[in-house]
Amino acid sequence: MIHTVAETGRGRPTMNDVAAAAGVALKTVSRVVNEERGVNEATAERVRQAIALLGYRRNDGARVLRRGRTASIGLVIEDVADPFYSLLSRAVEDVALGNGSLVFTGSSGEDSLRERELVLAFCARRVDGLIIVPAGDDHGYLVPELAAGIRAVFADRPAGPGLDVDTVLCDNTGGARAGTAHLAAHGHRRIAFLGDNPAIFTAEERLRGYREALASAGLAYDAALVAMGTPQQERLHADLARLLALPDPPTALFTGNGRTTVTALRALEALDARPTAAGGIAIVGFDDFELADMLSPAVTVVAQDPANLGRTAAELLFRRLSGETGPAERLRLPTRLIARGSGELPPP
Amino acid sequence: MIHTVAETGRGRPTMNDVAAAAGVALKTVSRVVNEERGVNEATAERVRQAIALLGYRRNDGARVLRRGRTASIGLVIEDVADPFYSLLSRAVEDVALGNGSLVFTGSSGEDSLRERELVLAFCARRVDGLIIVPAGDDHGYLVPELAAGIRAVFADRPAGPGLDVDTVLCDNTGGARAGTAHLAAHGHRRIAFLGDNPAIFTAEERLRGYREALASAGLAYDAALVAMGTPQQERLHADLARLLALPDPPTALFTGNGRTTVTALRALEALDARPTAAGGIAIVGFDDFELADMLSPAVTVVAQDPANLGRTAAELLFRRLSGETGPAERLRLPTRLIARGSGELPPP
DNA sequence: GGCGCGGCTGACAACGTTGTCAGGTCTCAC
DNA sequence: GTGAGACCTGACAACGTTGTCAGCCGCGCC
Repeated sequence: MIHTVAETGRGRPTMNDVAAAAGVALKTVSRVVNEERGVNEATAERVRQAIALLGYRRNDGARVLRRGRTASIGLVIEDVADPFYSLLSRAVEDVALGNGSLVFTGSSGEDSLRERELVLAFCARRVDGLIIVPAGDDHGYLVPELAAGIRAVFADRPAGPGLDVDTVLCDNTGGARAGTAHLAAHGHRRIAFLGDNPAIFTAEERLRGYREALASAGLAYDAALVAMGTPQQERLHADLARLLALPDPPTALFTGNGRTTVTALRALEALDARPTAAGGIAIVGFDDFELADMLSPAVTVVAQDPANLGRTAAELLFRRLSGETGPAERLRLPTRLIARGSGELPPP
Repeated sequence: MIHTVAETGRGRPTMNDVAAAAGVALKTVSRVVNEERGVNEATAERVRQAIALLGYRRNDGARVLRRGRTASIGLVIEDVADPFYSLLSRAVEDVALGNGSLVFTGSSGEDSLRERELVLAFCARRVDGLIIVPAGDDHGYLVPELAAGIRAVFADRPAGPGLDVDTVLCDNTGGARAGTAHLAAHGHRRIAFLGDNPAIFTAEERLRGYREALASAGLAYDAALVAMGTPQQERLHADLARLLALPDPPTALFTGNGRTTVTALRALEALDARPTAAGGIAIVGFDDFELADMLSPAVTVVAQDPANLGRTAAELLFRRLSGETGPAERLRLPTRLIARGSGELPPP
C-alpha cells in the first residue's frame, strides 16, 4: 500500500522521499532503482509505484560522486558548424551512446585558450575521457588530468610535445601528394597551393605533400605559387588575383581544405576565372564536400572520412576506458582521390 | 611552507589533500578555490602552491550536489551532421558558454524513443535546462521534470499537446507560401511539392503554405503533384520520374527542406531533367544551403536562419534560468526569399 | 530443539564539496 | 583594562547516492 507523503514543496523527490512513500528503507529504493536482485517482488512493485507517483528520477550526480565513473565524455572540436566536424561529432556521439555515455561538446573556434578552458571544465565535471581536436600546441595543462586517470584521444591533429597520448590522424601528406601528382599527371607544370594557416598541423603536412609531389614530378617549388592563411573571402580573392596576374600564372590549383576550396571557387567566380566544362584553371581540393559533384565542372577532391575519424577515435577511447593498456597508439587514416572533372582539365 | 604529503596513490587529490599539504583546514581551501574574500594573502598563496603541486582540480559534481545548479544544459536535435542543426548547435553552444554553462549534445535521429532517452538522461544529470527539437509528439515524460524545475525550450517544432512551454518556431507556412507564390508569379500553373514525412510538424506546415499560395493564385490543388516522405535518393528519384511522366507534368518544383532540395537536384540530374541556364523545370527550395549560389542555375531558396533559431532559443532559456517568469512564449522567426535563378525560370 | 542457510531488509559510513556558525586574534577607542 | 568590531580560520552538517555489514525470518536437517 502506498502511504501518501507530505510534499515538501520545492525541489525534486529523493530516494528518501520515495522510501517514506513506499514505507521501506532508503537502501531498498536504491536496490529497486538499480534493478539489483534480492528484493521481494511485492516490495519492489510498491517502490515502483511510489517512484511513478512522485515523479522520482535518480540524481546521477550523487551517484557519480559515490561510484567514480561519470559515463560521460568531452568532445572539443574547432567548430560544430563546419561539416567536417559535425560529421565527426555525430560519429563520436553514436559510439558514446552505444557505450552508455553522454557527450559534452564544445567548439574552440581555433582558439587555444578556449580549448584549454573547455577541456578543463570538462575535467572538472570528471568526464571519463576526452576527444580533442587541438587548437593550440601546448597541452601541458593536461598532464595532471591524465595522471589522475582521465583518458584522452587526439583527433585530426596531434598533441603538443611531451604528451604521449593516443592519436588518430589523417594521411595529410599522402593525400596532398596524390592530389598534386594527379594534376601533374594531367600535364600541369605551374600548380598553385592555397592552404590554411601554416601554424595548423594539417595545413603544414599538406604543404609538405604538395612539395614532395612537385619534387617527384621534377617540378621546381615556387614560393610565389603558395598562399596560406585563414580561408576568408577577401584574402583568398586577393591571393588568387595576384596568382592570376603573374607573368607565368598557374594552370592548376591545389586547395588545402574544404573551406578553402569552396571559398576559392567563389573567388574565382568573382574574378571571372572559374573553370567551366570548356576549360580553365584545374582544381583539386583536399576534403570532399556536399555538392562537389553537382558543380560544373564537378570538383575533384582528396576525400577524408570525418565520420571514420570520429568513430575510430571514440572506439579507441572506449577501449582504453574499458581497461585496454599498451603504448599510445598513433593511427593514420587513408584518403581517397575522387576524380570528378575539375582536376582532369588539361593546361591550356 | 609546504608540507609534503603521502600520495595516496590512485585517484585525484581532494580539497582534504590540499588542506593537509598546505597545513590549513578544508574550508580554507574551499575559500581559496572559490576566490572568496577574507583569506589572508599568505595563506591563500600557500594553498595555491599546494594546489599546483598536487594538480588539484575541483570536483564540480560534488559542488553541484551541494549547490543545486549544474551550470549545464542539454541540447537534443535530430542530427548534428545536418548543416541546419550544426549551425543551430553552434549558436546554442556560444550562448551557453557566454552564460558559463556547458552543453550536452545528443542526436535523436528522428526517433522519438531516443529523444526521450536522451532527455531523461540529461535530466538525471540534472541539467539546468533543455533545448529540444522534438522527434515525437508526446512529451508527457517531461511533466515531472518541468514540475521539478528543469526549464525547457522547444525549437523548430512545438511540444506535444498538453505541454505549455516556451517555443521558438520558424514561419514555415509563410515561407512556403512565399516560395510557391514566387513560382506562380513567374507564370507557373503546375507546381509540384516535394516534402518531408508529413508527420513532421514543419513538413505539414509547409504543405499548408503551399496550398494557401495555390489558392491565392487561383490554382487548383492536385494531389498527384504532391509527394512526401523521408528524402532518400531512391524515393525522390521514383517520385520525380512519376511526376515528369504525367500527361500534364509540373513546370515548377517547390521542395520542403534543404535535404530534399539537394536530393531532388541529384535525382533530376540522373533523370536528365536538371534545369540549366537555358531552361527546364523551375525550383524553389525551403532552406538555404551551402553552394546553392554556385550551381547553375543558382538555386532560389526560402532561407531560414538556423543560427538565429538556436541563439533565440538559448537566450530565452537563460532568461528563464535567471528567473524571468511569465507565460510560455511562442516565437515565430521570419524567412527570407533569396532569388538566384532557378526559381525565376519561365514555364516552357 | 538447535543450527545453518538463503532470502530479504535496513542502519550507517562514505563520496567531495559548500553553507552556517562559532571562535580566535588583533586593533582601536573609550 | 575592556568592549566593539574587523579579520581570519575551522568544525560540522548537509547534498543524494551506493557499498558494507549486520540482522531478521522461515525453512530444512541433524
